[in-house]
Amino acid sequence: MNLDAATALRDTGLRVTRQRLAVIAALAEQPHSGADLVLDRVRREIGPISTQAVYDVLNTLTDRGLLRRIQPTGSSARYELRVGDNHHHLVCRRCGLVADIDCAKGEAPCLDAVGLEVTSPGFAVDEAEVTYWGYCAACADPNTRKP
Amino acid sequence: MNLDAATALRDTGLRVTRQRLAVIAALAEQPHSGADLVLDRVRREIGPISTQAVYDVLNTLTDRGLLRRIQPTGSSARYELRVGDNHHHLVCRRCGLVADIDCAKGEAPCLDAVGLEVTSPGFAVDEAEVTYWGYCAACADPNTRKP
DNA sequence: AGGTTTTCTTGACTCGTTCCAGAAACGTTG
DNA sequence: CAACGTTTCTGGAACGAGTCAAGAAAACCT
Repeated sequence: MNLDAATALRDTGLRVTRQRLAVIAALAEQPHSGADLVLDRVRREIGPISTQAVYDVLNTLTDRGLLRRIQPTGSSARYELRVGDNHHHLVCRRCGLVADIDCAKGEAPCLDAVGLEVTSPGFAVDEAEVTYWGYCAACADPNTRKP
Repeated sequence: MNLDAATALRDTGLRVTRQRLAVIAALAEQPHSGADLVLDRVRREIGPISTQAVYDVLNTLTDRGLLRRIQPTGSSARYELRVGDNHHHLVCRRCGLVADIDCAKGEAPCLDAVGLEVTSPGFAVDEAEVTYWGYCAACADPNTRKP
């Protein structure tokens, strides 16, 4: 796993550092983590690291396409290892839980941007992001609820 | 327009205040405004108002379903008058411009949540949000670019 | 190894948003 | 229409996420 991450970094023209590997490892273990959670895990793994280092890594890797950033309304940014597939997200309105969901239509469905040119001439669309909102099992059930 | 807004407020069990009407008016004039822009417009319309009042109004109206909040990654929250239709958003990666776009599929297309139960048992989905990412005409053209 | 460039640390700082307590405005009821 | 109970607004402080800047440290290239 570490080897893969290292070569992925190198392929992207980035240097391989313990910090970056640790961030990637953290996200591999716990996808959809926010920056704070990543920070915790990384510290547990490689000891002291600055907040900025983690933010920098997250931003850099996101820019280079190794990570994907998702930011559901109301919660802070979450990250996940980009697998290049076409999956979307299921977000709980109450607890903020994020779950992956395969694209219902199979192949990049919502990119059928019919009428785009009409509505907004010149707008060059390169990605469609779909977020399903609702309540997870725990939050839907009044008995299981945790604040 | 003001009458409609007033009755809408009353129907929702909310009191009718100048501040709320002004916020609604501001969003009618300029959809997809952020809190700061709304604040500006409201002040121009009814004079001094506190930041909190506007935030409170935005939050309350959003909770009651009179407004819709959208929060594209990287920019602050935007609001729009809920029209109850099924439209989505086109967001410029560079300047943050938000444009409306009618749903390509016509009727609540992305709610075909095939396989939801399998992936996340018990997850009760009630809305699908689609965001198209790309570059607006101005930002796509190197000559027109503004920072 | 030696030099360069990238990356990490430290700490201050901005920005969007919320919290709090008290004052004011709204709608209702006598 | 006056008095009351709620809801809403004011003002100021506070918070969290994220960014900026300058120097130290580490990684790659030769």
